[in-house]
Amino acid sequence: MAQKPSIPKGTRDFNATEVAKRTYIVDTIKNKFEVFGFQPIETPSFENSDTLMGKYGDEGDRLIFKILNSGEYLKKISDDDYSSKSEQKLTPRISEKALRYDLTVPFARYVVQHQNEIEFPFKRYQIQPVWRADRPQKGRFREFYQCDADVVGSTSLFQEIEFIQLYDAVFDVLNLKGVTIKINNRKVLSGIAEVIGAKDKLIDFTVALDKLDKIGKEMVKAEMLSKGISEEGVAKLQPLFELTGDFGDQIKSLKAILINSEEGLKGIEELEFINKATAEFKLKSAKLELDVTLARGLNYYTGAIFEVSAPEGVKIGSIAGGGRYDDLTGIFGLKDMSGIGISFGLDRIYLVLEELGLFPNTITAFTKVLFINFGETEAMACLKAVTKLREFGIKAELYPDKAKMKKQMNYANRRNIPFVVLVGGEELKTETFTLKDMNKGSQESITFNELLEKVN
RNA sequence: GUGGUUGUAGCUCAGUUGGUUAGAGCGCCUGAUUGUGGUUCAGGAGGUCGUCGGUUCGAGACCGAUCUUCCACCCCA
Repeated sequence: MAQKPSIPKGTRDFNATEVAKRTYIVDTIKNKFEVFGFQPIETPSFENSDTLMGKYGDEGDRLIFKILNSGEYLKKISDDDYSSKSEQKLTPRISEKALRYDLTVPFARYVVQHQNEIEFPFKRYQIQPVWRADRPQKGRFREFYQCDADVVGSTSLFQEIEFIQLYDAVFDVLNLKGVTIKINNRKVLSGIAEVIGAKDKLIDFTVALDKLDKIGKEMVKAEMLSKGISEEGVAKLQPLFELTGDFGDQIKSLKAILINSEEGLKGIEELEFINKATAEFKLKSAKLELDVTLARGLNYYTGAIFEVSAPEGVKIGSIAGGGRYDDLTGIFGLKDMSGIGISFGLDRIYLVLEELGLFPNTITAFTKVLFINFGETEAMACLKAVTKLREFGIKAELYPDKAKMKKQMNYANRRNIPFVVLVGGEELKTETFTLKDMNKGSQESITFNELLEKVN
């Protein structure tokens, strides 16, 4: 035990079954991305630190894995810096590279760097691991995959509508019914903050509001007050806590609250348009829901904000997210380039499908037929048949050693191989194959063509 | 980063106020059955009790540190 090797906290090994299941999800997402017209790109797993640092807020900077410089990096440090014991001073001197924290910022960097080779609007998708020095919990890892699709260079609201359809299409194919696509709009939040006289406290205001369903309205109010939002302001929020009804009803109430905020009304208008269009196209199995408390990723979202939550009863935060960011590339010097993107959380979708038993059995079916090894002559004949079966794309293998029958049968049984073929002296003579169906326990003597048909 | 929690055989877990040689079920290996697995029966192997250090005549049990697990906060896929 003690000497056994291990892997770092928050990382995982994947066995064959797990890989098959993950591939199934990724392939589904990838297929839909391509059907919707997105093109794949990949970026390095690590970037220059200054590309990443400062893009995710202080909290984000803390969670970025830094890579130590190579060589005699300590010798270059002044004694002052060295003895300061200040991470802020020291870190940039000993680490100039960092593991990517998400796929959006590297994508923004990519767009700016390759702006002259790209046709806009540029639709790209990217499926790669990201790393966060977070403390792991269920569904939270330090290495995990994001599956992102983004469009830059178009402000059209049709993108929002298409992304809603894309979410719906992916979860429909995965047979994950009843997911809720929550939508909100930064402009609405900003408008509300304006109305209650807390425009400068937008982030504090939204972070508190975001916790509404978790800690209740009294706690939310208390948190807002503690962040310096006035009593009158908080009082004005009362109708917000009592929003009821469907999308349209909530829009009506919000309009009343936001009557004096130009920005807020703009946000409402956008939400109305998206809702109307989505209703017209009809979603296959997802529900679109307005959620004014939704406030994730506010560091860069400027318009629509999306979050997809698992069907009711599955306790695992969000399984996908996204939103519009009007000026993401601005930080890298390319102005007026609006973008919108969504991200699927592969690892969380996996946990949800697992919990609901939604993985098809077929995806974990590996070897279809195993040939028992009776010795060199028999094995040679078997290998010939195996080779032919493989030419037909059938997953077939020969047990490599002349082991005891029991051992070979056991091997097939444990690996869930559905068919076993026995070729001994008798079969060699008559050029037949004894095919055993491991599920039924029955067996029959057949020709190669019959074998091919049975196991195909 | 803050607070809490977990770690004993491959797996799931017992193990009394600190006391000889640490247990069970399942799994695994061998045989009954040398051309038949998943059922049955008989036998067998496997643990420096997460790691390091401390207290004690004596530690799986107590203390400290560290790693790991899970949870809450923060934040988030």
